[in-house]
Formats: sequence, structure tokens, C-alpha cells
Amino acid sequence: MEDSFPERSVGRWVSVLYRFGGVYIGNRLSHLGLGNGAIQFLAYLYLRDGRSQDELATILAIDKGTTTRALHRLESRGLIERRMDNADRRVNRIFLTDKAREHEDEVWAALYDWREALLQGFSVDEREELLSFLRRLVDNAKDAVHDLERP
Amino acid sequence: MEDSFPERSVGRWVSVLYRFGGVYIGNRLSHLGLGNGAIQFLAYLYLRDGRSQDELATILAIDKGTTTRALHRLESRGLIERRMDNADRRVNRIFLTDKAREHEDEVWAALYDWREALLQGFSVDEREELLSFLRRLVDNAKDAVHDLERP
DNA sequence: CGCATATAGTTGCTTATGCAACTGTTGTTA
DNA sequence: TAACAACAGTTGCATAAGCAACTATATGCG
Repeated sequence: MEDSFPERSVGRWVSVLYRFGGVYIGNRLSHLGLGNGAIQFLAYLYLRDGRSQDELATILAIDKGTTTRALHRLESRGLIERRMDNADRRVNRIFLTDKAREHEDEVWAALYDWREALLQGFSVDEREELLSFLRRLVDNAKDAVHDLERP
Repeated sequence: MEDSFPERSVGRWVSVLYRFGGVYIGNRLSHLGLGNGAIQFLAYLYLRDGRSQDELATILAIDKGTTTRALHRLESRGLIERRMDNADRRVNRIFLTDKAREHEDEVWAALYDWREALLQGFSVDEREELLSFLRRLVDNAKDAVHDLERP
């Protein structure tokens, strides 16, 4: 069937999952006035703030230009503060504001619900295997993209 | 470890896979002057052209506005023709040009190589199981997004 | 010390994407 | 048949994302 074009294409299915995830999270957290992109940063910051922009970009595997803009959006919404590091004045360290803490539960709930929605019908063993597969795919993806530069 | 934040988050790993896929495909096919988005449409059209924009949007699960723009880009690069359907003048049917056919092999090669890169180290059985997992995840994702409207 | 290099962040440019409002065509129905 | 509903496509707007060129700061080395 043509309407299942992606049939054997990992990439196509990943694309659908990614885009639908953005729609779901954007909808669930629309009152924060943030998209999917900024929320990724917010979620990580809930685990640990005080990082530099560069560290965040590396950890989330996101371009540093994109990182700059996502963090500016979070700042403009009053959810983070960017403090210059005194020891190295090139560095901005990112801290959550109290306002951000107020929304922590909602953010986790939306992320948790999305994961549970995705994993409906997956047994505990299947979930483990899926996560293991994803880890391997991401490792492979990183290698492949890295090899683009010097093949 | 913080640098494995996505650890148990399907969404974060999907995000990395999606974005890296875009980088890989964009790089491999940069001479076509197209991004990942337009190439999705091109790839489907190689399988079957003559569809309406609406059908393409539905099949690829992509917004119809995004579809309009991706097809305009393909047209501006001389890769497709948009012909009005005489029986229903609201409908545009999309056809590949000869120029597009000339690039078919490269496009498939890039997509194939990306899939193989991702699946490095996966046995035949593991590949089947991964595809089955992805199918289930996508079905779940569609349900969850659909349920956002009337919960 | 003084210059070359490296690093952190920013910005311009391009493409991708969804949503909502809009235009134009077709279909339905009173 | 005239009015309204449904549908295909377009467009304005916002966010997301990568890349390359740029600025400012820091570091290393002769």
C-alpha cells in the first residue's frame, strides 16, 4: 500500500515520530508559550542547571546557534537567567528561575505522558529492547554523520 | 551521566535521529539544492507520481502548508511539474520531470546508505523487530495526537 | 610580552514545520 | 437554482534547526 510508504524506512518513521512529538508537546504545554525546541533545554535544566551554553549544546547534540536562540526564548519568557562566568567571561551559565520551578511538574507530566502514549502495549521487556535499539541507532547515526567530514 | 540525559526518553533519541538524518541526507544530496523536507516528497514521487498534493500530505503525514512549500521548491528546481486536474480544478497533480529521473539513483543511494549506517550491527531478526517496534510507536503516536483534539 | 590560535556565543541565511485564516472550486440541499 | 458546506491549495506567522561568518575573550608559544 502506498499509504504505508515508509514501510521499511527507519528514517521516515523517525520523522513522523519526531514531528508528532513536537505537536503533542507543543499542545500540552502551549500555555508556556514555548515550542518543542525550547522545552528540550528546559527539561534538561530541571535535571541540572548552571551549565554553559556550550555544554548544553553538546549534551543535547544541538547546534550552538540553535542553542543560543532557544535559551534567549526561555529567558524572554522569564524561565531562565544567563549569568556570565567570572572566571571565563566568554561563558554564560544558565540557571532556572523560580517561575520555571513552578512549571516543572507540568513539563515532566507532558513528557511522561508522551512517552507512555508511545509505549502503549509495549511490555517491560519490549521497552528495554526498544531503548537498547535506540541507543545503538543513535551511536550509529553519530558515527555516520561524523564520517561525513572525513570519509 | 548527564551527557546521556536522554537515557530513557524515546522522544529525545528520536529527536537526535531525526536531526542527524537531516544533516546526513542534506550533505549527501547537497548538489540538488534541496533539504531533507523536499527530498521526502521526491522519494515518494519516485515510487509513484501523479498524486494530488493532498494525497501526498496525507501519505507522508505532513501538514498541507508544508507540502505546498516543499513542492514549490521541487518545482523551482525543475524536478516536478504541477498539473491542474481537469475533472476537479481544485486539485494539483504532481509529476516528476526527466531531470528528476536523472537523479533517482543518487537519491535512493543516499537514503539506502543512511538506513544501512543506522542499522550497522543489527542482525536480520533485530532489523525486523526494530521495524515492528517503529510501526507500533507510530500507530501509538498517531492515536495520541489525534486524541489531543477530543480527549 | 605579543601575536597566533582556540573557544564561547551571536547573528544572517536557508530550509522545515504546524496552525489558522484565507481563496477558489465543488457538492449538497432546501 | 441559490445558499451553504466541504474540500484543495496558498499564505502569514511562529518556532525549530544547521551552517558559516563574525565578535569577544582566553590561552599558548616563541
